[in-house]
Amino acid sequence: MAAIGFTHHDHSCCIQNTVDVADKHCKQAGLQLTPIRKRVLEILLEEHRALGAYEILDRLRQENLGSQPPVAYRALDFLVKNGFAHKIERMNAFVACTQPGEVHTPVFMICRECDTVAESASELSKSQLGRTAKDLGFTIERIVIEAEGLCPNCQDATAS
Amino acid sequence: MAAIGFTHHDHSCCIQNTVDVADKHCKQAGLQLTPIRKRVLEILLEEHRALGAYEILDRLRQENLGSQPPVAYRALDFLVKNGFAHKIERMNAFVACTQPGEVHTPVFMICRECDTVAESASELSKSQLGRTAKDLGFTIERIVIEAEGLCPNCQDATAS
DNA sequence: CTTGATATGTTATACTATGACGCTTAACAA
DNA sequence: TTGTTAAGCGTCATAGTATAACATATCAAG
Repeated sequence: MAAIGFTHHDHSCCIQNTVDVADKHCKQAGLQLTPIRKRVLEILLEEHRALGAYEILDRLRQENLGSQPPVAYRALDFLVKNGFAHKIERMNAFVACTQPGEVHTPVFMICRECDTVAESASELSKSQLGRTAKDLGFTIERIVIEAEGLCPNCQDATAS
Repeated sequence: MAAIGFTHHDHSCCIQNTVDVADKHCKQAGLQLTPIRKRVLEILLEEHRALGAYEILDRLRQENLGSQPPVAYRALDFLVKNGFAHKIERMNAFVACTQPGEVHTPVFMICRECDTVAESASELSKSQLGRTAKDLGFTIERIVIEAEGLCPNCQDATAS
């Protein structure tokens, strides 16, 4: 169960690979990865961090890709709906998905200091919740699991 | 792992018992369960449903207990901070806690049709997440687990 | 070439949340 | 008593998040 985000890694690969995957996936599925949508995905990928919709909108505005809220929200809706990004409910913010294309129940570790987000996967939680849900007669359609705390870097910074 | 909310039960007991527990707990801990705070707790307890802050504010207004947003948010902050209520991040709304006083990692099952919320507990998820966090060097301070779907009642309603 | 589907541009507005300041009250020390 | 502090509340103003609704544009299919 690997999770990227808190550790050093070749970041430019993150961006290029994921955009390529998204490109391919969209073509196969008949979806349009338009310039705006692609750019929003890139912006999210540039950071392993949760970005607010208005923060994204600011960048779009700078690049003349749109200036009104719906522009950002539509692109984000598209990305979330198709599994290229996730919404962090705790923060009303968005992150790029690190496992696009694969069905997964994401688990997020969110640093309250630097907003860095690490995405991990959790099979166990899902099956466990499934059992509880079944007992209750509840049908689960979506699961949100978010852990908030301090990432390694910010712990070190605080300690010093 | 019991969970109330979707099933029939003696509801007036829910309210009275929980308010009593809160009363006692506050006295012991030197906290003030003021009229506003108590009333907000009661309002939340009247439904096993997520209520928005403004929905609560409306009721307070009707009863002349306050008319400005901060009044509701302060009371809610108090209740959440002291474990008498939870915030449902997915909905920007609040529910009364069904296990006040006990340390727990709540799991919520939220019906997307009627907003009913059932609170359950999950030891397993916690330890599992703890392991992942440890691997990453991440320190968890708070965990949000929310499952969205259809409650038994709304499934039946849809089917008919 | 027209129709329908999809995406985008734009205006306006709704919903959620908090900062800041002043007043009141209660507890306690001087 | 008076002064001081802390907590709660009343209120105004504003910040932050999100969407409804309608106009325009583009493109592929019929």
